Amino acid sequence: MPKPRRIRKSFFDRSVHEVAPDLIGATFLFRGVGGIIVEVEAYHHTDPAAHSFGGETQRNAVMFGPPGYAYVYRSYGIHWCINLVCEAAGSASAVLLRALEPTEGLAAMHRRRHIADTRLLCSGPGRLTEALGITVAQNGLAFDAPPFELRARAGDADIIAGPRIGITKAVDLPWRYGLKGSRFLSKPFKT
DNA sequence: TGGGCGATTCGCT
DNA sequence: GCGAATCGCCCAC
Repeated sequence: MPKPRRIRKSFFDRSVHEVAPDLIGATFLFRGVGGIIVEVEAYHHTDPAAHSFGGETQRNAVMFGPPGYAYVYRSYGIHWCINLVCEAAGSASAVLLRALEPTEGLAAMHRRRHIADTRLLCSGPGRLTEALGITVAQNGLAFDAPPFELRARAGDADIIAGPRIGITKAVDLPWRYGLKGSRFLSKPFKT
């Protein structure tokens, strides 16, 4: 098993369609709490479902900045969702973190989520941010430095793709990526 | 296993 | 004012 190495900013210097599947199996921690990324979605600036599609606004400004930073937004007035900005400054593309397999800081996550079932701790974008304690306060922070920690996948991973979830535009694009067979996906992939 | 619904805030038209 | 990159809970099958 190769030694996992830290992900640096240059990792995000590529198309979301390369970065997104490469993040599956990587380890994502916030203040030492988190786990293995098992599900993400790619959003591209030419994509009607992307927040950046309609141009830069105050809310999505981080998406238009350099890659390797966190774009956090409020979803449905209730949840926080976290994205990793990709490609180059101005390209306004990002990867949405949708699910983790919890491995670090289980007690803290259970406390924040008030549930006993570990499988449901981080299996969804809103659940994940609640378990880790991520809010808009982290909007614009870099991923290659504390309080974040990102470690690359150590070996190979069996990755599957499918349509994204919870959107109404460009619903057929297969830009959702997941770790095949994981129990921690927000929803199963159709085979 | 899957669909319907209410909660609740904010950006944008 | 509208609708959203969601969740949890209920119900039917």
